[in-house]
Amino acid sequence: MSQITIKDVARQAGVSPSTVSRVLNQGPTVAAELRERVLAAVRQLGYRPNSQARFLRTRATTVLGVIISDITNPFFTSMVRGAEDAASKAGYSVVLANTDEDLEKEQRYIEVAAAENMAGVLLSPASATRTSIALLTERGIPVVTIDRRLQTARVDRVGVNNVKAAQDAVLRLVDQGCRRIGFIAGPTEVTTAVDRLAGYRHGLKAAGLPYRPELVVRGDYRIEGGRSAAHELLGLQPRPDALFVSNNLMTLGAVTALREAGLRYPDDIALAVFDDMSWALGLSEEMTLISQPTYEIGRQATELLLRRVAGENFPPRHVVLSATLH
Amino acid sequence: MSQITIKDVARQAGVSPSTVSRVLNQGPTVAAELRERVLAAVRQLGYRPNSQARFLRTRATTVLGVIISDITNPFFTSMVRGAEDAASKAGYSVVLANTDEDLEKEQRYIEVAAAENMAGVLLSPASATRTSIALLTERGIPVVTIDRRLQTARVDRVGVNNVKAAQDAVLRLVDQGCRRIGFIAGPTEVTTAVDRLAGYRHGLKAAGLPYRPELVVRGDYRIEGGRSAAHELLGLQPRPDALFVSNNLMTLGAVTALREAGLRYPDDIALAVFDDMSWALGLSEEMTLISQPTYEIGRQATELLLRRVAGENFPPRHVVLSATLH
DNA sequence: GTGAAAGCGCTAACAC
DNA sequence: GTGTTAGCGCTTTCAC
Repeated sequence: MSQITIKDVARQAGVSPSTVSRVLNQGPTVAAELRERVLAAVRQLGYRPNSQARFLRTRATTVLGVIISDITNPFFTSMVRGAEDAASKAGYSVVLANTDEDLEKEQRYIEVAAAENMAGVLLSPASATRTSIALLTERGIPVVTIDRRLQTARVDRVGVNNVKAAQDAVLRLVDQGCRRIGFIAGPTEVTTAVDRLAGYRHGLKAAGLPYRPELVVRGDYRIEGGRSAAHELLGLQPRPDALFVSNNLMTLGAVTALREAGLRYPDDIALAVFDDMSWALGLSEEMTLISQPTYEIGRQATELLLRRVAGENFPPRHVVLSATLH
Repeated sequence: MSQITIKDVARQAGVSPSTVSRVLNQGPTVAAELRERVLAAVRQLGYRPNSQARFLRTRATTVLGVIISDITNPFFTSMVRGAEDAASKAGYSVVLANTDEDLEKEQRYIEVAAAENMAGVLLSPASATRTSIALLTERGIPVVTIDRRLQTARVDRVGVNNVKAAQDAVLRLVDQGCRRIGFIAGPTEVTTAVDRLAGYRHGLKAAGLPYRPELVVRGDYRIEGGRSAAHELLGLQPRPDALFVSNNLMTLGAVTALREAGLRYPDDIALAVFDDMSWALGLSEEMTLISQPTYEIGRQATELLLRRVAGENFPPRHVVLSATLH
């Protein structure tokens, strides 16, 4: 209950607290013998430095925050793995927070990260224009956005080229003979959604197809949104000959809608989707799949973040990895 | 970059730091006028108390740790929502850590929770016998296990009666005419896996059916494990007439295996599974489903934890919620 | 009711 | 190389 302090260790080892500190923080060399005594005392007493007290002096923590919009989404999960691996290699740990695409929750967790003086934050902003990271930047806490961009601050970002990926998928569908491609878009405030919609339009243009607003329905990046958007598109006359769904969870909903409408893919209608979903019933073979290097996004974002944490200074960098079409 | 301290606020408001502290922590009454001046200064400077420095004095943090074994699993995700809601209602925040069922990672995050002096920890232990929470209990940090039990320490736990739920599911399958029920079990070290296997055996016994070891295959609570276990069971002669899968991710794998084997459920083989999976393609109607009140588990576990955090002292409590059979 | 002073556990200057 | 001292930002006695 009562904590073992550096003083206790010092007393036990017969040295001063500073010597203990030096041993534990590879400071100036300490005589081998004292060193041994200190380490023995540490082991014996089960001493663990109080990280708060340490921070008060050093202003350095070794915890990174990862604030993501939907912890349920495997897309983010795999990214978190990449982040964890990169972080732990550098001696940092990672804590997660889930915002549910909710700006208020997001702000709360940004506050937590600031209050806890986390070393740095990885963020997938719920909104490009309304998410504010001022609380972090004011305190000099670096932020790297993952997947999505942020317009309220100039920060590093690691993600993929969503415009091109979406465009390629459309062209692939056209190659397969599709002419009326329904698009299930994501939330207006999220840059990936904006980019993917732009890519869809570019794709149509490149294929010489007209853009028809009624073929675009807005979803929310969640299962239910995908389902109802798909129903809306399937009710059109004539029916679309393809559905392009702009994220994985909405795909689950769209597939459910197809089943409910008694339609099968790829026979009755073609499907193109963003993000890998092999975890869900291995549907991938029968659809055009844009998969993102999620683990790699997490890893590279963390490495970038750690460079900022280390104090490196360079203009905001946008790392664009490539998505692949299957 | 440089932090605004309580001193700055005090200077700005023309009072002493202690007065600022009193205003901010509803201490002894402060004259209304000073109070106003302080609050104005706080707002004006954008002052945020340094939680580390505060902790050093008060030994009180307002962050709860949630250490779970698989962040990918919606089962846990929904629990986290329950925890977040209960926590934020009490002014606490929640940070998550993902252990991947890996004892080493788990220990690392237990260390983080201890080092950060989190107020309390919700844990779904990767192993009942090898997970150690000593680092936390030594420091007086309360722990409540969620879903799973822990044998290395006597702590509160909130979960469901897995034995009974599994038994009921078996009886339901028997009612439907099944006689050779294959069971895909979970990892030996996890209590829910042990309990569910016990329930399976009880169910067989209650139905007057023999227990056949070859009908039980061990999985790992993940998709791939479910898939290979299912393949193993489907290769038996004669083939089982039902598959009972002991968690949701393995169900995804098992369903994939069925498809690969060209089998359909419920026509060719019956299916009973633990945990809700409506998020994955709405399969639920065609199988026996044991669903757990995950949100409620998270909520109640957190409320229990917060009582411990508040210093309440009572014998370790096991809250057993009921799982329902659909 | 308010301010001055001490101290939480740690590390970084500074002496020796 | 090692110990002593001061101080990080905060809260909490203790005087007034």
